[in-house]
Amino acid sequence: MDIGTRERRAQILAAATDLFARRGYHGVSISELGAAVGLTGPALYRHFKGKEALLAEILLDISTRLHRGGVERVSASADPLDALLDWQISFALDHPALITVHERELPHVPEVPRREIRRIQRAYVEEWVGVVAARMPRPEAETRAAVHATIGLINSTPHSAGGLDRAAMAELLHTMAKAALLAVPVAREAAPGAI
Amino acid sequence: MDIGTRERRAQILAAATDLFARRGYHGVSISELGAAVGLTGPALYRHFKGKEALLAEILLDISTRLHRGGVERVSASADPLDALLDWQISFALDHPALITVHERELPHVPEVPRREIRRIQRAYVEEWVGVVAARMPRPEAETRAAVHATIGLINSTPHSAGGLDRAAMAELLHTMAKAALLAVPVAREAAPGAI
DNA sequence: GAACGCTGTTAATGAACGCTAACAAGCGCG
DNA sequence: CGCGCTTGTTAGCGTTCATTAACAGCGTTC
Repeated sequence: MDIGTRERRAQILAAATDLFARRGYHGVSISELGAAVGLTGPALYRHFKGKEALLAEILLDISTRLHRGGVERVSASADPLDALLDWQISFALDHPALITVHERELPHVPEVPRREIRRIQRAYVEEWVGVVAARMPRPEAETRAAVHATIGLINSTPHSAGGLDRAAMAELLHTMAKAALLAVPVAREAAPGAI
Repeated sequence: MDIGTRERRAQILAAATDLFARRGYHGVSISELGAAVGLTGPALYRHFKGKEALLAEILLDISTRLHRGGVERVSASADPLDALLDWQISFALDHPALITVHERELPHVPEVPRREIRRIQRAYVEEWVGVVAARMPRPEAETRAAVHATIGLINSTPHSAGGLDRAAMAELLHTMAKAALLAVPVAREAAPGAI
């Protein structure tokens, strides 16, 4: 039942991601993180510098995987927009905890690694912006806002109940996200009291 | 310079909402919550039973406002779908901190008030489901998933950068959300733009 | 086979936290 | 005036937390 140090690290990171997703960074103690992999709290300090470093590594890993996967899918596909949509959708459906942590816990990362994580997140969004802009030209700020909203749509799955099976959910999200992204704004009369 | 007790409560709730949105429930101490309204920490116990009760009241208030506003808009409007879209969009744009707290902090609410909050959240979603189903019939689970995704799209604004002014953002979100909600699923093998 | 490095343990430390106790100032009201 | 309620304060309580110290088993290497 022995475990290599690389696998131990990965095991800790996976368990920590799951706990952080469920209860938030400050809602989980070092001791609980250790217990989740059958260790005591202080044992984690053999593998990570501290709790913040653990979170930083988790977020850096998630943003890197998202970005790298996106770039790979785009360059390998004939339809880069569908490729990005499918990538984000499958990531969100397969790893809801990663999406949750990635969205919520960035403020708790120390400033130095946080800058790097933000940089990668921005690069991922820019990958989207490039693909979407090529398909549908409009002001860049608008494209970027549309991309953020679309990713928000896809990332909402971890929080929704899930009465649909995976395939149906993937199909629905793809259809909705694509329609949202490529929708052409139409002028409409203002609703009473709104906007 | 005196303040009524009702205003004091509201002031504390507002400041707490802002801090919780920025740093998370466990990331803010009672003392900081007090300091945000010019008081010491223990003074808050004159107005709330404890930190958890404070959070519970915040979430109960948000979910109630969202639900009540949605019902009102629907019953007062000729186009209930546009009314709901405008309501959620204006709420998200006007109160990003409320959206953030509402999305993130429910797990930290004690179980009893949490049940009530969930009930109201569900009722709000059901309001959407009814309106959307009337406009576009399909299996209920699919409608509900589409509604969740649409609300996720709109609620993503608090997290996105905001290079657009409010009116443009509202317009964009309305267009995208409506397109996503009413998009008809198409088989994926079809040639792009075939229809 | 002894020294060493790696990975784990328990014990301890100092700080922060939520919350309560004890006390004080202001104010309406008999 | 004096009583009591409300809304503050500061001090203190017990707990929990992240982190470090001290120590132990164990496989590898010279």
